[in-house]
Amino acid sequence: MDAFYASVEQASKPSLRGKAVIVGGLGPRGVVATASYEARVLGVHSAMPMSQARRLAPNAAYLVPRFALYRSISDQVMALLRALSPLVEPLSLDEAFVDLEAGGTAWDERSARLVGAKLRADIRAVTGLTGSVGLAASKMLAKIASEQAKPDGLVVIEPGTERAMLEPMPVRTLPGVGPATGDHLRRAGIHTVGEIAEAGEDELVRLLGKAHGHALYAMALARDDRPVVAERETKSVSVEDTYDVDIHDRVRVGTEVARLADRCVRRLRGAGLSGRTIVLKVRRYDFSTLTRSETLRGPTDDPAVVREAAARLLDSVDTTGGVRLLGVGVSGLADYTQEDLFAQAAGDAGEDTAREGEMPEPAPEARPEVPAERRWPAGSDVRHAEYGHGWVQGSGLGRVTVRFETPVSAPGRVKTFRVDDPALEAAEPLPLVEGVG
DNA sequence: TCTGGGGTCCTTCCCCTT
DNA sequence: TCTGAAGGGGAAGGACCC
Repeated sequence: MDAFYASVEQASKPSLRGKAVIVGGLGPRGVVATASYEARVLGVHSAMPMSQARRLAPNAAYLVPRFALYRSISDQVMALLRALSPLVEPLSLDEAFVDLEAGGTAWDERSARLVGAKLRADIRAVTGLTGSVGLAASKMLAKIASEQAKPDGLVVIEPGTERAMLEPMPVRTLPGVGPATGDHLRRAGIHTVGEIAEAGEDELVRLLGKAHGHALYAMALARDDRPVVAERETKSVSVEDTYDVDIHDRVRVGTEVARLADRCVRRLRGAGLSGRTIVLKVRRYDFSTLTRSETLRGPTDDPAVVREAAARLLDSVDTTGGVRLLGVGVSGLADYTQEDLFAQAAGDAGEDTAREGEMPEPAPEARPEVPAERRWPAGSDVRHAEYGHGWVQGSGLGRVTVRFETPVSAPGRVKTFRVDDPALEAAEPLPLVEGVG
């Protein structure tokens, strides 16, 4: 999908179509998740600090991501892909590999082109959004083709033309070559994919290590026989928070770690999983990041056990100077829980003490003093008793500004209300396309 | 200026066992 | 009995991806 989050927001908010839209964290330490193509023209791109984006595009619309909405649209697109083949490998909410041959839907260039064109039309009809298709003989090449196809296009890499096409491309084109590897190669005088092939396998292994060296050399020769894998098991579950200001108070650090442990366990249980290794992540005031981990005798999904392990790990970390991020994760996953012996003993003595300490899901609306920006996040849907459906354009200082429009209406008018106006309430997103969703 | 959140995979080091 | 090699698991960090 093209500029997925931003495109969804533009589809759901007519007044933003054709405008620079930037989706991401809006706090002082937020970064850009997705920028619309109109914003990219101004130099804004993913992973850029939000403060920098605001300097480059002061008049853009800044919105908080709405993952539940993006997931529901992603589900619609993935269903279209699964109709083409049982072998669909999602990479994220907005990207997937499909093995068309395994689905029997395409066997040569002509049939593949037809399938790709129909898929793009179907995506448009079902979601109202544009998607791009890359068709090639391997995952690596299909990925490169789809990058070239964006936005709103279809690119085929014909068998036999692969190496000639790759040769002049910069090394960063290859998946797996990021800033560090790119630098490494540049220092060795390697700038293009062709130069990777020329350097030879031994030299690459020497430069980048065994796994990376072999893999990169193969890719430079357009060799990639990795299969499309439909079902991939989750290997870890983690949650983390970056704080608007560094936390110095050691007690507060401890309570935050406990909260994160509870949130992590909630996710773990939601997925029907348990795990053996507890990981604590700490990013300090100077952005240095360290992890500490502990492996238990058996897998657990007990919040008290995870909390205690995380607290023990925190004991070994020096947090003087302050922390900007804390995280708790669980890996070594199993899809069952082996009852922890200590918890069992405690349970025999005093009726499941371990489970009792579990924190309930917090209810943010229940707290009266939540700031306006939290109560009415920018971009979220609302309903007004008199004016109907709209979305929050901004809030603060006791006021919330709403634009009244729907995915299928003309661009709407703006009105401002008091944050506690009883006629105003949060609403579910509306379907992007009439009669679908 | 100032760097998210949720993942995966790889490398290196260390310790323990065989 | 001593020594060393080999291998596995765990811990920590780094690179990369969307």
